Amino acid sequence: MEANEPGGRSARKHQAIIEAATAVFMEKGYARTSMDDIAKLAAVSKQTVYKHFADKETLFAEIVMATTDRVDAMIDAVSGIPADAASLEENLVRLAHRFLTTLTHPQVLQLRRLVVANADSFPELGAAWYEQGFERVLATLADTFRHLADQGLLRIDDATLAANHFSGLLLWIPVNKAMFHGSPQHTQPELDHYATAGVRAFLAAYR
Amino acid sequence: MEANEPGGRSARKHQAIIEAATAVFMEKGYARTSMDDIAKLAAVSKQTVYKHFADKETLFAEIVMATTDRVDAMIDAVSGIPADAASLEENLVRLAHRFLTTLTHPQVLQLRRLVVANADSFPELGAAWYEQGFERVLATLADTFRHLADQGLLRIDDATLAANHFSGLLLWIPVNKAMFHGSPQHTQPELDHYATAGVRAFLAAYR
DNA sequence: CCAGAACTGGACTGTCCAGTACTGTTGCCT
DNA sequence: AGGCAACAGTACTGGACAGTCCAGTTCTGG
Repeated sequence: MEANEPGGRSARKHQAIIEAATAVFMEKGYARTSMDDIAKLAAVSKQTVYKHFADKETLFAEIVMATTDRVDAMIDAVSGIPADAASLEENLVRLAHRFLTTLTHPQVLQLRRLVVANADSFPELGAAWYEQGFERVLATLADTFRHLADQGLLRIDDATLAANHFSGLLLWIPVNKAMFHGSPQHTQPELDHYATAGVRAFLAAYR
Repeated sequence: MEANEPGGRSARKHQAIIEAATAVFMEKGYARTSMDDIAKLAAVSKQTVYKHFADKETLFAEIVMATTDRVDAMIDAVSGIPADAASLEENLVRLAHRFLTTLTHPQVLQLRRLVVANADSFPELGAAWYEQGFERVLATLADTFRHLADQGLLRIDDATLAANHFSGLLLWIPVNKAMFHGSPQHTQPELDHYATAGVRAFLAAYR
């Protein structure tokens, strides 16, 4: 038998269930996903699913919270910008570009939809995702801006507010479009436009 | 028999069903709402519900689209601003305040959640709501800004983009919070802060 | 190599719910 | 008044699905 994945059989099944559940939940939402769907996609018996996760709610909560790990990748995308006065705008546009590209990935948007859609039924989940995902990225962005302000490149008194304004200028349009339409697929030129226009407004306000 | 409501019995029942359905859908979401719930709240037999609306999906679509009527009230809230150079900031803050207050009403936010949550299953509904609700308000806002630009009070080349930036600066924070948390209830001082800070940034970018 | 734990597969229970059927009642229109 | 269409109430059908049970199989660790 080839095992490939590390760990014992149980650990492999566990992982397979998580991956399958993530895929199905993200595609069909919570209510329209059945435990049989998940078991089938994971190539696992339903009993095994229930051996690993108490019930559907627990499984859902677990797979959603597991995705907050990926936040680290986003954080990398918005931290560390060269403090060079001459090419500040250029650097900020590059930052904005990374920011936009990362946060408008279909998977990220779909996950956002999933959490928002079920924030009624899982209030603690929505709150946790907001804090551990959203606000962590925002805090990193605020740090970056604070650093730039220390170098005299930006004029900022409330760095968190500035980070929110930056996000709002960049993301308001594409995120809204994505939330209301099934699958977004923003073209690269569109993102370019949002990035440059947003950065221009931001710099006008905060330089 | 007192009738009170205008129209015949049938029209009254129709209205009662719509109102009940709107209330229940907004409180519990689409999947968790049963037709019996709606019939009960409307004080109507289930058969009558099906006399007026073919099925659950049709009913849902109808009550959501019916809410786009209320957009007119929002449009009034963002149109018509005095073109007075001296008190431009003050007037814009007032506009921002109306804008924020209207769009962060719990009902508006809840409806937004409802549409976003079901945009998978009802794609045309999400798109229609976005266009007939969201974009109409945005277009009005853009008109207002274009008018101010004609008066020389703002420096704008793309009025729609400016309207989006204005919205993003003001709404990004409170709307996100509301989307991820069950019921938001923003305090008035918070809204004040968002309004003044957002307008300050906007004016820095577009004056 | 050999227990025991984990897994499979499928049947099964209980519940919820959309939508229908049916019988009788109430309101509306002429 | 009278006739019809809409209504109430309730029972029913059919399907979906969460969660359980069990009998037999496979893996794994000592």
